[in-house]
Amino acid sequence: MDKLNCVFLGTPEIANDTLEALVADKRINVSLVVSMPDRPAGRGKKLKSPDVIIKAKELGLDILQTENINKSKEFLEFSSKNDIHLMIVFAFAQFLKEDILHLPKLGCFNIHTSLLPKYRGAAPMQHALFNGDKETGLCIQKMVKKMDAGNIVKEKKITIEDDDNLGTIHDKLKDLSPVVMRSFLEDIFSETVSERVQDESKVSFAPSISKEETLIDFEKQTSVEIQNKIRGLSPIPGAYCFLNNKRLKVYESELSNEQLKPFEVSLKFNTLVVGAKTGSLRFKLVQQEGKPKRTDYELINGFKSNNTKIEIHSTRIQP
RNA sequence: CGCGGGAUGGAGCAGUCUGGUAGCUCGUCGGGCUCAUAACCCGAAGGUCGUCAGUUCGAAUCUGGCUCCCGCAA
Repeated sequence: MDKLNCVFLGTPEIANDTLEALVADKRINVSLVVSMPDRPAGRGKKLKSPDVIIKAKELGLDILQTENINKSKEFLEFSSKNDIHLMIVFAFAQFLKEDILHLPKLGCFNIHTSLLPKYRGAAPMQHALFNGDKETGLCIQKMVKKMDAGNIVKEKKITIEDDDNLGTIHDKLKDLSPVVMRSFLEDIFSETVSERVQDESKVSFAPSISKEETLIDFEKQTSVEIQNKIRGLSPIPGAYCFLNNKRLKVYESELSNEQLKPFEVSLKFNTLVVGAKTGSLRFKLVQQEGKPKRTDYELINGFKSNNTKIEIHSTRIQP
């Protein structure tokens, strides 16, 4: 039996397990892995490969790194010389033009980290947490020109617990992705793929997060909104505010009963509690510029030493 | 060579500019108190100040190299 030729497109680490699941399937030949080019990253601006490329090299797969697959001569050459039966796209960060979507005989399928039609776009996990949702999940959709609007061929829900954050949801969906992928492959090989049209009246969008959106605004946001923002941004990139004019990232928080005005700080019980538009919340795990992450308790101990007052703001105060 | 912060008893920090007895808030241990909300009082143990070299009568502190941690930016 001939193997199914499959092209995989993805960039960050979350896609790795799905790629491995495809490679592990004996009926499939992953003929090419496409990803973004190496980029300068981290301190010292050293060039870093996308995680998927690192994984693909480990697995001994052919790779292609391009800024824009639609204009890539290498990909054009590849697709003219090779039969592509299936394309799997997971967190690729590039749009595919229609001629590419029509290339594979079975279609292009995208793994999306929300329950479509909810949260189409680049940051679905973050927005589910921002909105305090109780569940999210993973979808495989048959890609069409319109972003994330294709028919759903596979769906799996997970519940969001109160103590879940972006990191834990990311991990749960990462673990789930190869399971869903294998299930979808069985459908393909048994020719039982069923498509469900997305309900356009329930569409919502999850655009990528801007820098400004990671700022905590104690005047405009309630304690619940801030709590959800912190959850949706932890551990990367982290929601932030300013403590004594230095950036303070907040990775874990919990709602408090204390009655405080916006920005007002309470240090009872060696906890750091800050007032919001309504309500207040405790910052449990924080990080100052140049410092490792630590608990509010440890942060406060240091301030007792140099006898400085703790002030929280949403902007840097110009001297 | 992108910009910047940091390494000091078990934890978090001050002290470094202006070199001269190792300090603060905790934790731990021992004793007291028995309800104090930045949870009480007294006492004790615990540190070759990241590392290597240099300057000096004398270095946590000044100079240079190295290692590790982190924020920005991308």
